[in-house]
Amino acid sequence: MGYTSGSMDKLREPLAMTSQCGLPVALEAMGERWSFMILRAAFNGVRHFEDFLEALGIARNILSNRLSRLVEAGILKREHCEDDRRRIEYRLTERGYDLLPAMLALRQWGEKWELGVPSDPVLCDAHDGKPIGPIAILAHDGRVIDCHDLTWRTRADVDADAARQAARPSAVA
Amino acid sequence: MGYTSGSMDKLREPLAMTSQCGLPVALEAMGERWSFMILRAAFNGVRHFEDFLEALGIARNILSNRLSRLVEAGILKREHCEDDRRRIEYRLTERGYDLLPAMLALRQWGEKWELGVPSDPVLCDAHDGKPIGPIAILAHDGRVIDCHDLTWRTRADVDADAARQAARPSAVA
DNA sequence: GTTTTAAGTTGCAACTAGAAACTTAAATAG
DNA sequence: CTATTTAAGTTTCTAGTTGCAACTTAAAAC
Repeated sequence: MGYTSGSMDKLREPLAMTSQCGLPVALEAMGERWSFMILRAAFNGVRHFEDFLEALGIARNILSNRLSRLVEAGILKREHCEDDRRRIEYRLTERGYDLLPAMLALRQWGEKWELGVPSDPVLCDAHDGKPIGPIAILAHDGRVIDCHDLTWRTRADVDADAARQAARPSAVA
Repeated sequence: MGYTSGSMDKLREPLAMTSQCGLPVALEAMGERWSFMILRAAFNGVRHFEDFLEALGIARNILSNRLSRLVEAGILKREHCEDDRRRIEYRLTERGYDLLPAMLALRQWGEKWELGVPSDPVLCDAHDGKPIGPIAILAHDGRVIDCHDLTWRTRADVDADAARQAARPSAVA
């Protein structure tokens, strides 16, 4: 059931405005100190408690707690091995797998601004074996958008536009 | 000089393998509890201490500490206003601006898996005013790659391939 | 020149992280 | 079939972190 010492599972203050933004809820699941490192190990094929322990150099109780939280959040699933009933496998769920862009974006930022060199191992396109390019922001039609060609709009405004366009379909396109 | 009560600025254990991966170094800068929320507020135009305070509902001392850390990390810059010498403006640097893909990827994950609805405000393409699409992983040639068509390779292998292709330029594509 | 505002600091109390030793249950060795 | 090892946790205890509330400092407004 996870780590219960001290009183770690207390209510925790929501990160404010949990209502209308996806960021606080994502951070609720992934915002803790080791969560992304555990995820990275999982993406690299690490599945067992002792292997995470060794790969990360994290304390046992913290790993236990983090794994439980990630399982609760539906990011990992916990399964007993059939061949060895002691062993438990932690595997990424679809939800967990879908965190890859976020993890890569962070990692690429770190490479670019802090390390100056590409990380090892390198994530590659399975088709041609070449390293992937940068994580990008795409427009609705698939164009890559530059970071500076962006603007915030309220949902109300966006929805109003969409309604206008539905009425006059040939307006922008 | 920031928050010093209790003894908060102690040495902190590096997140393991800081050497060859950009993720731990990115987390060193952005891995703390409020960092991404502060960044989000900054992207939304919040610039002053008291405004962050109100927007986030964070404690004053924690905000002070987080802002100092983000400034140290080069993600925000601290500037005195000219018209009112009391006021200090915290503004995103290029480095900070470049965290947008990571923040959006997290936010989109939260929207997709936890909220089920798009956040408000919505980030839009400045050219056509339409909401941006999902953050994507791109191949070296710009194709969007599906999460399952990826594979990890060592830098050594990738570099060896690159050398081979340099020798026989017409080999793959 | 007193009050207000902006941006912090300081002093606690409550919480969280981490190292190391302990537990439990399943596998393997003798 | 008992004794040992291995896998995955718990517990204990210390040290470090978070957060509230009250205090400080310096510049602006009244």
